[in-house]
Amino acid sequence: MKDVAHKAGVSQATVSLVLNDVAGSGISDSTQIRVRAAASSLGYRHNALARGLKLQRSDTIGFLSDHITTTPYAVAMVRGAQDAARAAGKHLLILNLDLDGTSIDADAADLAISELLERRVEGIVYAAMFHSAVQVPDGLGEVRSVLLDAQSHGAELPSIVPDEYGAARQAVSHLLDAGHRRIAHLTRPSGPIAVDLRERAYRDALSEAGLDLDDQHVEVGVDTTPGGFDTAMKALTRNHRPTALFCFNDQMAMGAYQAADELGLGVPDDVSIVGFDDVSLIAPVLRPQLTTMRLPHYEMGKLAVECVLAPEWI
Amino acid sequence: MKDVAHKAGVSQATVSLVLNDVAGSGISDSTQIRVRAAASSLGYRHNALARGLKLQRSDTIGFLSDHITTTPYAVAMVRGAQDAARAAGKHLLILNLDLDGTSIDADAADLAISELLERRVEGIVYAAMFHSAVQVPDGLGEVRSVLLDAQSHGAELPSIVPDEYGAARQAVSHLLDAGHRRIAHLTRPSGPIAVDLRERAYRDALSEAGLDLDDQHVEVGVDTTPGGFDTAMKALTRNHRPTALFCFNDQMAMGAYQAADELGLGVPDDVSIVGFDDVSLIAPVLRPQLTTMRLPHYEMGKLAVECVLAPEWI
DNA sequence: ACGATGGGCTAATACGATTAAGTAGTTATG
DNA sequence: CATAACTACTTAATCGTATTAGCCCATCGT
Repeated sequence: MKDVAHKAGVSQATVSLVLNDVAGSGISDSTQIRVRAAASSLGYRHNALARGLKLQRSDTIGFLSDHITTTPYAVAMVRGAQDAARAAGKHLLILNLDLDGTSIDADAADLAISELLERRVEGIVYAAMFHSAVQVPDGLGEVRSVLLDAQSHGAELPSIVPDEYGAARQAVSHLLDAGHRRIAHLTRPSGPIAVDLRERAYRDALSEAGLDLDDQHVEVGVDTTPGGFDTAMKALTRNHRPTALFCFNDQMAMGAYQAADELGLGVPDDVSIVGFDDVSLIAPVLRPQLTTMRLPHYEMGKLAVECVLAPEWI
Repeated sequence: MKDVAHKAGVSQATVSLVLNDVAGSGISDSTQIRVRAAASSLGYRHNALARGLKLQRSDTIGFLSDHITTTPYAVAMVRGAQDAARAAGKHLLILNLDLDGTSIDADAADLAISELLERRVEGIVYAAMFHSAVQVPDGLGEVRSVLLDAQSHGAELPSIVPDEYGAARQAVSHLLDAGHRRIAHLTRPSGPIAVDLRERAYRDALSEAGLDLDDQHVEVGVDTTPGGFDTAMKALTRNHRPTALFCFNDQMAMGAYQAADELGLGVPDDVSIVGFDDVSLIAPVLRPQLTTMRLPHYEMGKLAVECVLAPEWI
């Protein structure tokens, strides 16, 4: 800026006023033109570090995620967050906690948060795999923070979560409306809270429909395609074979398709299958197309950042 | 730092020397302890903005990607880049160019690069979908930059690309070694340079094996699962049905599985199928498991950052 | 003719750190 | 005993910017 000022024959202050379009600073048009010409001929660029130091504002938001990044829908959350940040003229500094696949310890989280705070991020979005109890690292208290797809223990932090229960009920209702009376649930062991919420929704929907729960089966396995295959095999070879399978996710649903095929059962003629998550590589391309529940991950990511940036913060 | 200094009864400079562990600064142990105690009791954190300004160093690397982010392997590249950055004590500032799905124009790229340069990134990794001609934005010349999965026109910038040709030859050789003599190639229209490279590798491999190319067919379609289904149907219903299909990617290969199933053909008894990209949601979970070529995207991302940070830059 | 007004610009300062150079006070050296 | 050398600090300059108070000069009103 000093160089630009020198070249344009004005003071550095004037350059600042011109290049920032400061309203009411009364710089004449001719000077403005001279300054801008000098700036562009010298290839001047603002220095965000200096500006940030002076203005006490980094225009940056931290986005911290645990191993959620490996899941197919994490990308959607990040994109939502990025879009919201950009709309507000901010940038996202994304940190993953499971960088080389090692498990996450509290220290890693604290360290990552420290790094974000040192960069004076204006807020932190902490996207954690939605387990029942999230231990909220201390550092988050030092800056506006929201939890994404997670909930803090005592609700100390605002958190954005999908309506797992509602979505699951909708899925099961869909099957009930289609006339199914024996619906199995293929799921995985507890851990992510979604597991319990979806199973509860399944049970509630069935019992509200007046069905005898003893006749309905929950098969627990691994939440992958091969896991779905195995659990579907188990479910479909029971007496009183279910006519519909409600799967924990699309991967399991894909395995269920394979199991049905193996058993010579047609989908949806012999067995209906409903998935979860709307994984784009799976749901729309299975034959026949898989019915699935999409959770609004993009919107959640967006909302998280909007919440962090909301003017009426707490 | 001033506050810490005051509390510890020393000068601000001393605080800096202590907290940065400056070698040979000869601060007594007792003073060090006093300073650290004061710092932690006040909850002091370094200010990366101020430090960056003073040191002319942002410890940040820009990662710019065009719509590549939506592809399944982009995540791997980002993770590789992030791991390499972290290993060097740097952070990654990730910017996507197709934020809301709108197409990318040169302006968007220039703008994004400007933003990175204003933040004084120490280098830029430009990950572009590998089309034949990448127009390298001017701004990249102002800082260490490398292209990832892309090549500049006149090789003005270092670029990291996978060995598409070699990988494809390996895939086809695999089929030839297994005894196949009629191998079809399911691919997509030109655009990404990988399309042409893989097709050339396919032709070269076949002709070097002494096969008459007239008997071999390239089916062009859409590079998705349904697209793979359609093109596989075409290929598998020709006279002289091919005994093997070499697919442009795993999505198409999945479609080919479906087509084979529809036609009552067994995989791999009646037709062998080879995919590309090793998409984790597809390749390992198809039944039977899909043979596929993994390109080293993680390693490429890592290498890109290491290259940007290499001490012996150009 | 002269104070008032206001347009157009500058000087000075602060943001929070790093670091070269300097300064007491103490100990070693010739 | 004077000087050199070392220890343990401090002073002050600097990084690039934003911003406020103030300055100079031309014009205006009376």
